[in-house]
Amino acid sequence: MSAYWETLSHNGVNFPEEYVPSGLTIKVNGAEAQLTPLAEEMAYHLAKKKDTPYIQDPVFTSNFMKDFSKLLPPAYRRATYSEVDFSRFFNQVDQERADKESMSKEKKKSLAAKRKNSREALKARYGRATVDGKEVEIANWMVEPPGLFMGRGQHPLRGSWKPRVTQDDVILNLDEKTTAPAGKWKQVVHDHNSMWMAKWVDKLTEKEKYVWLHETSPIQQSRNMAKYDKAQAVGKNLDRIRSKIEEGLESNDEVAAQVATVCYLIDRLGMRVGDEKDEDEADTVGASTLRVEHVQIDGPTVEFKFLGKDSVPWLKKDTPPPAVVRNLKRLTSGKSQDAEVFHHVSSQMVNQFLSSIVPGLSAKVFRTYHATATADEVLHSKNFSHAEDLDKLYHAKEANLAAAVFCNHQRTPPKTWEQSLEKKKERLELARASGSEARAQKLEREVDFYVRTKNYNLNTSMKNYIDPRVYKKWCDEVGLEWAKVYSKSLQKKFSWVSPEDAVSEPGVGVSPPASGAKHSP
DNA sequence: GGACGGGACTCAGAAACCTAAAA
DNA sequence: ATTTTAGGTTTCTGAGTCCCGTC
Repeated sequence: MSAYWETLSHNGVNFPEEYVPSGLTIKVNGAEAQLTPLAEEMAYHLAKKKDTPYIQDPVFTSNFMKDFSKLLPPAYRRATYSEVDFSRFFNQVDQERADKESMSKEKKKSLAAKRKNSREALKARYGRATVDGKEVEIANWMVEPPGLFMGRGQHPLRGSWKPRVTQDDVILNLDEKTTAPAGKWKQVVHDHNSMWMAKWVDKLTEKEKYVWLHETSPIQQSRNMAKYDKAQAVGKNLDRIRSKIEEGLESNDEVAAQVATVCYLIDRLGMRVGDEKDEDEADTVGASTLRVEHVQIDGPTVEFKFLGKDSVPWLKKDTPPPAVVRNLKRLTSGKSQDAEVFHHVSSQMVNQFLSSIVPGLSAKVFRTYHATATADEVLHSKNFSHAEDLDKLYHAKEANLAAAVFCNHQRTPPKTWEQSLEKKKERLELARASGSEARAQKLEREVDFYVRTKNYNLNTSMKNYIDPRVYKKWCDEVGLEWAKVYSKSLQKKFSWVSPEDAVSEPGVGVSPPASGAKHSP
């Protein structure tokens, strides 16, 4: 392990405001109950969710009650959610929303400006660090406020109270010469081998939470570039990697055969590797943790259906080589539905196998490589030198969509999606009726794309998977400003690609990173 | 000297926010 | 021209991956 930095100083982290109690009460089975300030804070957070589906979820509300009822007067500590009347809190939230709604435009504006100002002031203090003598931004300089735990999917802890983080929970990382900001911190360390500015342990989930530097910092910039360089190495070695996997598929060594089969799924279907998960987390799987119930073999075709990361549904059909089908058949037959298909395989073994083929290769690199390659292929599938910007832009989005589909980056469509589609269709009909052919064609494409992206989230692949150099090169080739393809913050994130195009911000460096990711030890 | 678990890092969609297009 | 709405962008923090130190 070598050092990320030689000198590091910052002003610690910003803590959220204390909750100001208003004295609101609840009724339990019709009887008045006073609330402690903390209980009131919890009830208020619950009320904030009053119009969401979360509050309809019995696990959510019963988890909430578990933490909330502990703070009630002894007589009420066994109260269930349905026995408690939160209507005063619900009304309060409604009132606040109505007040906000009825506010004059000027008032709204001035309030927004005020918020922005105070945020800027806090950012000036907490949002920057000095790393090796250079000022850089900090990403998440505000400590997470207390609230209800909003786990994804069927997380067993959803609705539980996530307690407030206080200064003595937080460990700071600073260089030896910097004096820590005033107050009592849990600890101050000088860990040159770590990138984090501060961390604490979440009291509910017991997971570590970190404060990181912004993506524009030289450290992050060089790591980001290194990630895509590593993905390119997959491409260069793909034939060799695949022949090693094919070799493994036929192996008489059971462990080797299972590892190879998992690698097939990772390579060809873009599955994540799937680490083991705890009991108190949502039940999701990846390639190595697939269960029999997730695999359906029908002759030469195999269907994979399961919940992946963030409980996003996965559904892919494949016609794999016979060796894969054979292995899958052997590993699923005679097992119960909830048994692991690859009972001998752990993610470490997969990564060990992969890095034995190409040093540094791990499972997740396949997703980066294939997403990038997919986008690249779509981009160059058509000649755009003489097209209009809008056509180029759509083509860029097509490439993005193809990568998102490969990665299975889904979203829940907005509530207004259907209604919005109708409007688009109306506009299209109108254009057709009025005989404006060009406009009709544009709208047609808009409708088509709108439908095809209904369940897909394009941002994630753009931000994390597609090598920005691919878009940069294509934009240069067809004569399109890459600022039309990337949002401001992504331009900043990817400023390592072409510093001259970068959106600059006073006081924040956008110079290219030094070639080595880390300092020498 | 392998395996294992904690810790550090990257990736993820929902929600909040903001701005540009539509009415 | 002004207000409303839509949709793109940013923020937030939860959920993964994987490495490294330890036993």
